[in-house]
Amino acid sequence: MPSLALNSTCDPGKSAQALSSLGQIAKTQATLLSCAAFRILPPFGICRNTLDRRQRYSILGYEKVKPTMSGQVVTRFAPSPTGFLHIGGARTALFNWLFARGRGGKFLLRIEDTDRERSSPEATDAILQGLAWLGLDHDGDVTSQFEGAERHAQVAKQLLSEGKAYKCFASQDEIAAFREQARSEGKSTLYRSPWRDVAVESHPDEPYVIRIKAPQDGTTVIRDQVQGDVTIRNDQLDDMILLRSDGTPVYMLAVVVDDHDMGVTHVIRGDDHLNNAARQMMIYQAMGWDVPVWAHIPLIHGADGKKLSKRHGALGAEEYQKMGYPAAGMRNYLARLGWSHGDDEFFSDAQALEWFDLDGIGKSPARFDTKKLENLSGQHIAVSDDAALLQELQDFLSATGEDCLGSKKSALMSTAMYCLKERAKTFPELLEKATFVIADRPLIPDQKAAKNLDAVSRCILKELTPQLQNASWSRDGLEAVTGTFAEAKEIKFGKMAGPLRAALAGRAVTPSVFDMMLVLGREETLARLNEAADKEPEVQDG
RNA sequence: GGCCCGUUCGUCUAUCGGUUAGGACGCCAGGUUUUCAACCUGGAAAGACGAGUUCGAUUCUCGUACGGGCUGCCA
Repeated sequence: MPSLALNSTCDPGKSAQALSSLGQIAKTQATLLSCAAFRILPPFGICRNTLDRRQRYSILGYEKVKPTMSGQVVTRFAPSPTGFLHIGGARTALFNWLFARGRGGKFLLRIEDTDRERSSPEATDAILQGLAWLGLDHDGDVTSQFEGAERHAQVAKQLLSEGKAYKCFASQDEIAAFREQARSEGKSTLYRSPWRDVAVESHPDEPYVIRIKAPQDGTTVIRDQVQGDVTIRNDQLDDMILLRSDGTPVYMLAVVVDDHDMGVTHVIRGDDHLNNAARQMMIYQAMGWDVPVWAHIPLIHGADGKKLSKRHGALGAEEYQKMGYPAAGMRNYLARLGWSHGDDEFFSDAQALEWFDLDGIGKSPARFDTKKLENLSGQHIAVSDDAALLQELQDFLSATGEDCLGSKKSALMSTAMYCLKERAKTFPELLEKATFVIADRPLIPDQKAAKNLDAVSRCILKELTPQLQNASWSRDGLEAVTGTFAEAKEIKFGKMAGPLRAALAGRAVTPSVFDMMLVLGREETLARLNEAADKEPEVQDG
C-alpha cells in the first residue's frame, strides 16, 4: 500500500480513497509488469532503438520471462555518498519511489560507499536528509554497499573457480602506459590482458586483480525501457576488473550482486550508466542470474544546457527547502521534468503515484527551470491544507535557522492562512504577505507604505476609525461601513485602501484589507489604525 | 580517438505517417481590481540541417551538425 503520509495537498479522506483504489490498480499492474526479467536476447535483426514508447512498453508484457517469487516490484536508489543530494539524484530517487510505491512494491535505499576515499558519513547524512525532506521514504534499512564486500568478493571467487574470471598480474603503470600509447596512436584504449588464458601454473607470486572473461564476439543488447534496445558489440567491452589487487570489489561487481541479492526488479538510474549496463550484464550472465528491467533516464542539465554538477549550478536538495519551496511542489516539478502524462502539469502525489510509468519518460535531457518550479510551488501552497502548511512553514523556519512562530502567532497565522496561501509561491513570499500577522505594534512601515500615510491619509483614517468602532465585524459589515464612508467623502475606496494597508500591515503589498481586519479582530485593528493616524510614521529603511 | 545516447516554441512537454503541430511556465497586450499580486481574455513563439522511403513525413531510414555520456584497481 502506498504511503500517504506525504500527501499534504489532498483532503485526507479523499486521498485515502484514491489510494485504496490505487492499491488495486497497483496490484493489477504489478502482476502484469511484475518483474519482467529479460533473458539476454541476441536479436540480430533488432539492433537499433527504433521502438516507440508504446512498443517499448508492450515488449514488457510480451516477452516477460517470469515474475519474481513475490511478483512484487522492487526498485532502489543507490547514491554514492560523495556530496549532497543534487537535483538529478533527487529526481532519480523520486522516479524509483513513484514506480515502486505506485504499484505496491518496495523502494530500497543503498549507499554505494565502496570508494572509501571519497565516501563520507556527512554526505550520507545530507542525502538522507534530502530524501526525508522530499518525503521519499524507503523500505527496510539503509544498506551500505561496503558492508557487503565479503559477499561481493565471494562472487568474484566463484567466477574465478568456474573459469569465468581470471587473475591478471598486469600493474597499473603497465596499463596506464598502454593506454597512453594507444591513445596517441589513435587506437582503441581497451586493455586486453595477456593473462586471460595463462595457465595457473605459470602465475607469478605477485599481486593480481580478478577480471571477468568478457565475451569477445557477438553483441550485448540492453533492452531499456526508456532508451529502447541498445546494442553494443562485445569487442567494445574489456575484461573489467571485479576485485582490486587489495581484494576489495569494484562498484561494477557490487551493484550487480547487491541488486540481485536485494531482489531488485527494475533498475531506474541516470543514463550515464547506460554503457555500464552492458558490462553488468556480463556478470548477470556469468552467474546465471535474471537481468532486471533497465530504465536509463536522461540527465538533468542546468539552465544553460550544460551538465549539472556540483561546480556548475547544482544545489543540494536542502537548498531548495531553504529557498522555501514546499516538498509537494518540488515533487511535482521533478516528476514533470523528463516524464509526462499527457498535458497534466499540476498534480497531487496520489495522481503521480497512479500515473507514473516508465513509458512516460522522455529520452532527451531536460533543463532545470526555476520559474516553473515557482509556479507549481505556488499552486501547491494554494491547495495545501492549512494545518499542514503551517507545519511546513515552521519546518522551513527552522531549516533556515530562524525562530519558529510561537503559539499565539501560529494561531493567528492559521486563521489568516486562507487569505495568504493563494498568493504565495514560496514560504518567504508567504511570510512577506503575512507581515500583518507577524509584526507587533508599533508597526514600522516600509517606504512604500509610509507614502500612504501622509497627513491627508492619516486624516482619512482618523475619521474612519470611529465608524469601525461599532461596525458589525464581518466582511459585509466592514464593506458596508467603508463603502458608506467613501461615498460620504466622495473618494474612491481605492484611495482608502493604501492607507489602510499601511496602517494595518506597514506594507503596501498585503491581502485584502477586509481579510486583515477580520483576522486581526476589532480591538487590534482599531489600535493599529489609531496608532497610524496619530503620528507621522517612522520610516523603515529600504 | 573509439563506442553509446539525444535534438519539437526561450524552457518543460503532447503527437502511435494525414493536426491550422496541442498544453504548461515565462514573455507581451488588454480587462478586472483595493496598490502589488492574484484572476480573466488575447498574442508572439517550435519540428537542427540534408537526403531517402511514402500519395503524404515532426513521426520511419541514412548522413551531417550540435549537445551529452561512457571509455578507471571512481561510483
